[in-house]
Amino acid sequence: MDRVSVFNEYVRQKGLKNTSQRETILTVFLDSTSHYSTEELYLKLRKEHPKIGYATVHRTLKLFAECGIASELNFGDGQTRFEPLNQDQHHDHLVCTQCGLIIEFTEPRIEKIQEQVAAQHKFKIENHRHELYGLCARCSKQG
Amino acid sequence: MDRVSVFNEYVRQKGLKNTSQRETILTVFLDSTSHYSTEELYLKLRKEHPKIGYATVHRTLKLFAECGIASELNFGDGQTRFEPLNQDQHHDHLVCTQCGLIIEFTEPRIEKIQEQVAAQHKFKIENHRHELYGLCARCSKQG
DNA sequence: CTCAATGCAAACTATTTGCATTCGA
DNA sequence: TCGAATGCAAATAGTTTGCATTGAG
Repeated sequence: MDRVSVFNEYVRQKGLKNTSQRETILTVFLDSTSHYSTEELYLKLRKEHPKIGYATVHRTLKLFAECGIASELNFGDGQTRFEPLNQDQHHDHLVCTQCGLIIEFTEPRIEKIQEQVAAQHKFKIENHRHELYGLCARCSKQG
Repeated sequence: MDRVSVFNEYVRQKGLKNTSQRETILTVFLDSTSHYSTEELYLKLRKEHPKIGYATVHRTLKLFAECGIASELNFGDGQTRFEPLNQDQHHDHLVCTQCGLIIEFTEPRIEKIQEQVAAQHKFKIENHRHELYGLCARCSKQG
């Protein structure tokens, strides 16, 4: 089931409503590889859809996270970011501390070891966050 | 070189000053296994040392992070936390999303794989963050 | 003495909320 | 029609800063 369907299903089950704003936000949000903060997405949306307010964008992103099609990220720059989430495939991040470049990676080996660690502590993992901070190729050349 | 020395050395080299407040904060901060937010540490300090202000605690924690004896954490509860840092030994966290329990773990195997991932992307890692969120033993029993 | 540090209060930033109005089902 | 959603503005929460005063070197 794709993310649009997951969202629609969630809305239906909870008795919520599917407004044009939500549709617009969902489309733009999913159709990007960015890691938007509320503000960034709001500014981007505003160009084409001046009627969408900041609070709506914010509440909608929260809703996406709630229904599982987005995850909240915090890279330490003081802004919460959101990214579209695939149920089946988790990824983590390399973050360039100089230019802000974000590279995604997946590492099944790490995921597996994580499970072992959790098991040792009788911990039941719901989700995780794994970020490597440093200099990207370009920045470390210039540095 | 222990963390107190690292701090003193940093202060000396930068021409800063070693005040009694900083000494107090450093002592209490290092002598704990907690992951303090500015507010928590401030409240704790205030009991014994009513003269220390919030801003001083905050600036001092930032200073600790700056000189490398503390690291900033963000577990998504909206508060920045600080923990004493050992140069030689890095650890990561299991965070219980229900009761807030924090367990530390180290996994050399993961560290090694991380290095490989970074190398693949010509990334130079400065530091990283790795957190597993879920239910601790106690909470998953009750849940 | 000099300049960094402190403590207070005020400013800022990101996020969240109250409420009158709009709009989907 | 009814209640959820919106948009605005105002409130919150956490963090940071300006400034007069204090105090370390």
